[in-house]
Amino acid sequence: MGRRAASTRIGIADVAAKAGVSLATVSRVMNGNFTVDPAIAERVRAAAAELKYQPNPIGRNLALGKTDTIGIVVPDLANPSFQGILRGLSRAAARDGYRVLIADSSEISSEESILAGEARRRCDGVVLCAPRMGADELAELAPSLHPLVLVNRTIPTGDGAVIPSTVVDYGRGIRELAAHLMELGHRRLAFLSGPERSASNALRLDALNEYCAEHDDVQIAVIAGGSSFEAGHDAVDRVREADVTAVLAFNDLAAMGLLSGLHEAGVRVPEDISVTGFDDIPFARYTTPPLTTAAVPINDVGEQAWHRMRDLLNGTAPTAPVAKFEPSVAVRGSTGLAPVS
Amino acid sequence: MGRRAASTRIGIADVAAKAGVSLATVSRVMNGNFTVDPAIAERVRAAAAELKYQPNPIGRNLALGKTDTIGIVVPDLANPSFQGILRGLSRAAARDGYRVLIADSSEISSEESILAGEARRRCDGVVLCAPRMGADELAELAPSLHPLVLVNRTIPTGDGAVIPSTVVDYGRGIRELAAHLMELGHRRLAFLSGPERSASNALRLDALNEYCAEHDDVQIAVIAGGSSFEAGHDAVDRVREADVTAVLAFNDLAAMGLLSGLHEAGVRVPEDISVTGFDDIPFARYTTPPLTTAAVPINDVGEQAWHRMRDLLNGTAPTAPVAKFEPSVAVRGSTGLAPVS
DNA sequence: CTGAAAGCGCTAACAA
DNA sequence: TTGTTAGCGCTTTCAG
Repeated sequence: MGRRAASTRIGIADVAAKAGVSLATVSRVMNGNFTVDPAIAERVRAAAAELKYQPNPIGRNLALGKTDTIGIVVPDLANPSFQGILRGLSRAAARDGYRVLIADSSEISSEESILAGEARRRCDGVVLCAPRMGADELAELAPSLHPLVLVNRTIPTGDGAVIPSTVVDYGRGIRELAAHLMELGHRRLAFLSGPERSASNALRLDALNEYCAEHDDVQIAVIAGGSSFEAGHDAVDRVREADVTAVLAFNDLAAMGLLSGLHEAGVRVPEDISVTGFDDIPFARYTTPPLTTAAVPINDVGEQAWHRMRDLLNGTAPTAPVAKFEPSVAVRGSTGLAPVS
Repeated sequence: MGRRAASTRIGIADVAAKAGVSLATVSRVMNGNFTVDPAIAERVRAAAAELKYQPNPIGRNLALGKTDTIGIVVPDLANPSFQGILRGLSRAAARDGYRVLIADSSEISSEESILAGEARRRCDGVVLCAPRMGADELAELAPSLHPLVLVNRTIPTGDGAVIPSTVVDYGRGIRELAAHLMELGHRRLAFLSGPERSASNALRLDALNEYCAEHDDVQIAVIAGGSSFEAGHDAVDRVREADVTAVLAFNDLAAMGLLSGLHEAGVRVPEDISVTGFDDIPFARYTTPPLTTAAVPINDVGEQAWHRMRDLLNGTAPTAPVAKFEPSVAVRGSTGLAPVS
C-alpha cells in the first residue's frame, strides 16, 4: 500500500463525511458541476470552508492525466533574453491557469534532452528555448516531447508536420544593422560571432554572407566571440587586429563587453569604431555610448510561445504554427559615421 | 473511474508483462532496490529499454506523497535580483534532483498568498521571495505553507519557532554606503526609497535613521522612489529640489534611472552629486559612471535558500536557520568628493 | 440528482 | 527474493 497517511491533511473524504454526501458529489461541487442540487452544493461548500479543504492537485493530476503545468528548458537563466522569454511565458500561461516548471541546462547541450524528457513527463508540454543540441538529435527527440513548442529554432521538416515555434528574424535584423552601418559609410565590417551551436548565430552569419554577396564593396570579417559580456570583452584584441570600422556583435551582452574593452584600450566609440548589438535588452540604452541594436520584443516571444502551446493543448490548430518576430533597428550612440581613412 | 486510457503510453504493467515478473519487481528494479535477483533485474531492464519505458512521475508523486519539486514566488521576474535568486535556487536544487516551479506575483501583494498556497499544494515546499504582504498576513499564512523558506523577510517570531530564511544585511550595507559618502565629505544626503511594502526598504530606512542619530552633522532626506529604473528616473526633480550632495538609491535599478535622468538634466555625477546603488547587479559596473554600490552575492542567496529548504525536507535541523549575507561596498565612479558649497 | 466503485500509475507492507 | 494487494486523492462512468 502507499504510505499509511499519518498526515492530518484533510481530503475530499472528510468533506464528504461532514456534509453527509458521497465523494462524487463533493468532487462535482468542487469542479463547478451544476448538476448538483443547490442546497446540497451549499452544504458541501460550507463543509469545505469549515474544514479549510483544499483539493490535492496531485490526485487530480493522476485521475485527469494532466498537471496544468508546462516545462521550459533554457540554456542559461542568467541570459537576459531567456529571462525575458521566461517572464513572458510565465505570465501568459498564468492567465490561463497554467504554471511553469523551469530547467536550466547551464549551456550543456548534452543535458538538454534529459531535462526536456523529465520536464515533459512531469508536465503537459514542453517549451525548448534556443536548444543547443544538434539538428539530428532534436529531430529525433521532438516526437517524444509532444506537445512541444520551439523558441528560436525550427526543425527541418522532412514531412509536412511542423512543430509550432516562435522565431526571430535574426537574418533580417542583422542585415538592417549592416545596412545602417553602410549608410554611415562603413565598408569594412566585422561580425563578432556567437556560440557555435547557436542556430540563431548561423542565421546571422548566412544573412551577412548574403549581404556581402549583394554588395561587393562591403567586406565582413568573422571574429570568434560568444554570447556573454566576457566573450565580447575578450575579443577586443581580435577586433582591433581586424582593421574594420564597425563591429556587429552577436548580441547586446557581447557588444557591451566589447564597448567596455574598447574603452579600456582607449578606442573611441563611435569615432574610431562603431558597434552594434542585438536584442535590445533593458540595459542597452544605458551603456556608454547607448547601444545601437536590433530590438526584439522578448516578452512577446515568450507570450506567443505560450499561445502556441495552448493551441496544442486544446487541440485547436494554431492560427499560425510559427510566430515570426521582425526586429527593428534602434539607432543610438554607438554607431556613427565611418572615420575617414 | 478515471479516463479510460486510450493513450498508448507504456506503463510499469507493460514492462512487467514483457519481463514476466510482477509490478512490484519492476518497481524495485527501477528504484535501484538491490534485493532483486541480478538475472531478473537484467531481464526487467532489458524489457524496459526495449519498450522505452519511462516511469510516470505523477503516479509516483501520489504514491509517495512528494513531487521532488519546490515552488518559488517572486514579486517580479523582470527584477535582476529575483532573477539571480531564482537562478541560484534552481541550479542548487537541480544538483539534488529537485525542480523549481515559478510563480510571478507581478508585484500584486494580494496575489501572493494565493500563489503560494497553490504552489505549496503542487510542490514539496515553497520559497517566498521578498513577499510584499503584510506581517500579519504572512504570519498567519506561514504555518499552512510549511516547509517554507523566506528570502529577505523574517517573521516576528512570537514563540521560539523560526522560519528558515536567507537575509541580506541591508542595514549594514546602507550604513557603509553612508559612511563612504561621509568620508568623501558629504553631509547632506538623500535616500531615494524603495517600494513601501518592501521589508528591505524598512531595514535601510531604520539603519539610516540610526546613522543619522549617531552623526549629528549628517542630514538624510527621504525621497519617495521605487525599485525600478523608471522610479529612479522619475525622481530626478525631487532629488534636485532636495539640495543634497549625494543620493543613496534603494537599489541599482533606481540608481541607474537616476543617473540617466541626472545626465539628461545636465547634472554631473559625481562632480555635482554622488549616487550609490544597492545589489551590484551585473550591469552596475557598466553604467556611466560605473555605479558605487553594496554588492550582494545574489546567486548565493538563492543557493542558501535551497539549502535551508533541503534541510527542512530532510528533517535535518539546519546548521543555521537563517543565512545572513553581508554586502560589501564596491566603490566605483559614481561617488566622489562632495562639491565645495 | 446522487452514490458506488473502478480506475489513473506507482509504491510498499505483508505474505509466501 | 518475489508476488499479491491495498492504497495515495481525485474523477467519472454507470446504475439507481
